[in-house]
Amino acid sequence: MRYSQMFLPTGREIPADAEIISHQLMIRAGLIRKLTSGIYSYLPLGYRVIRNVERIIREEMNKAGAQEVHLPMVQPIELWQESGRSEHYGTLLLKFLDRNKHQYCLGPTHEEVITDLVRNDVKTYRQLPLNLYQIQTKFRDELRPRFGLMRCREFGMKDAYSFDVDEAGAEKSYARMFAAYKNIFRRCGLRFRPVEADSGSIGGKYSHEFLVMADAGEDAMVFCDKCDYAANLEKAEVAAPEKKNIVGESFLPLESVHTPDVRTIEEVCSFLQIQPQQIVKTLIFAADGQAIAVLIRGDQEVNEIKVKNYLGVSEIALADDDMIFKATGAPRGFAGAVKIKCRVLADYSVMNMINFVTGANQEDYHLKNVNIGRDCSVESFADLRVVEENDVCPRCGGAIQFARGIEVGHVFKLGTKYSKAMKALYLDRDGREKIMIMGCYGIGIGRTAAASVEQNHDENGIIWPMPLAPYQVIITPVNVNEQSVMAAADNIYQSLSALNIDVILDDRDERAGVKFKDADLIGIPVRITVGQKNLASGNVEIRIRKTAVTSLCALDKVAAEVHQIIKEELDAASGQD
RNA sequence: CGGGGCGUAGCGCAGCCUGGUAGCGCGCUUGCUUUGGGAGCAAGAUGUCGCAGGUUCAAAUCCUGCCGCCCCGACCA
Repeated sequence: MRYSQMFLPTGREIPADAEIISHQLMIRAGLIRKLTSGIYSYLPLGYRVIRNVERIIREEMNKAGAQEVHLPMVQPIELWQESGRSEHYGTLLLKFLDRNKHQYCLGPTHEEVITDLVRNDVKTYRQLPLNLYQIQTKFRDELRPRFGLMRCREFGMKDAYSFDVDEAGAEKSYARMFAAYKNIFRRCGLRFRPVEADSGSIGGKYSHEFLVMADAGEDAMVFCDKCDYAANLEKAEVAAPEKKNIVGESFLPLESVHTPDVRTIEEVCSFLQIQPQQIVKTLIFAADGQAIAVLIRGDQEVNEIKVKNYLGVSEIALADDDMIFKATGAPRGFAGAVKIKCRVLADYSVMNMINFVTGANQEDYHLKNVNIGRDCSVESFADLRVVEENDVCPRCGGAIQFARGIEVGHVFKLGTKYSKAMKALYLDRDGREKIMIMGCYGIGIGRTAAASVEQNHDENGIIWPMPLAPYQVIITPVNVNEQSVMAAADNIYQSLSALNIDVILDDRDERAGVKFKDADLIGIPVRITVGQKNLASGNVEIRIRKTAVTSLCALDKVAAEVHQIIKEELDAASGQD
């Protein structure tokens, strides 16, 4: 393609509303433009990158035995009522009426549609297993879209759904997708890590997220130095401590102290001259509307997701003042387990504590020397807190590290959540009706491209890994008015095109510096500079964007040389699992 | 939804406090010079100052309401 013909608006200025580097560069490099909050247009260069991601996904999905379908984006609300997610998905669902006042929604995901499709046409174990996928535009009315393609409302997604006759089959499908995902992201040139994750509102038994390592990522992860344990921060386990034998003699007498207007951990510490580790924090949660107290050591944080999963409830949030008062008889800031009027759970961090401080369930009073067993009781001890720096790996006891990542893929083992609710049944070998076992597997397309930019850039712009590059080569004739230069550039252009290489010929009548800057900004992996001086000795210059290494190459060898460079880059990225 | 910020030329911004001819840089157009890392000079074009009311002789500027966008939080595959 001739640059002068391309719709490729590049910009020097950093757009004011772009916070992270990938967002800034994708706009500056003319890949995307925002239409409105969380909704973007892909320009020609951006769309070529998207199509490259999609191509890699298609190849690996097909190789893994999945078949491509294309499901509707507009879905009748009844399907969502049937699965029970119409309520639960809440405001993320964009609902609207047609002319007959029939309610529809824009598909934020397609479990319902695919389950409906399969239940109608799959009747016997002979038709299973089945894995169907699509690449579709999804719409989720995000509370807060942000960071360009990172969190959009409208976004491209590959979603796959597997249907199996039994657990063993479902495991196999899951493992196959897991392996395919590793291949996909490796081929995209990303540094990533699969981590254990919470399955959230989609439900299911367990799941893994594929996180691309990047400081701008919205997810925090924990991983072990020694073994391959890695988990999303919200999922990361804390090993249960050993239960110490506490003898009653060490208990000091319970004491009530006047603590006027002393509420927070810091205030209690400075007022009583103690450390947070001597306090037991009592948080009151509303779990599906019921008050639940959670005890935790004063210096640590409750992980609400762990509490939610432990209780098996669908909604959890910190209680409001009203509920706190009903449970404790006191305003916020003075809760404690002694004589509290609700269920009490405790994090492991509290298990071996004695003579601790808590709120007194009475305004302006705290209790000293509280002891579980003597003064209050706990329904059970469990892992309910957020993992922290000093913790060790729950699997092997090794040291753990923290990192941030961008969630580009998520695989879920759904079990029968949807197949049961929507009656996706089949007849087994013995003629008995059984429920299909499902899995679902998503990849954010635009987010994958953005993650790549986040990982591969420098101060001059994007550095596309070869497999995602919108064009693999850019030819830069230094002076288009010099006939010999243009003729040579044209010649190389023809040779490379003949080898099926995607190449831009920068035929603009611009100064060399401008063209170099644009080539760097848009991140084309290989640049061939054609200048008068080198041409005089029959040479052109090959420059590698990533390394900035520049070498001279004879005119008649340049096509073969560049072809080889591209092949090596692609091969290096495509090691399979 | 709570808190904060912003809305002026395609992009980045000043002007607003203290009302009185709408500006700067980049980009764009034309010409001349220049030509290996975002050139120089000259001449140009481009605005419902987010929208709607109000105050005033006069509103980008003051007041009220609304809309949009961004950030933090809450929430979320």
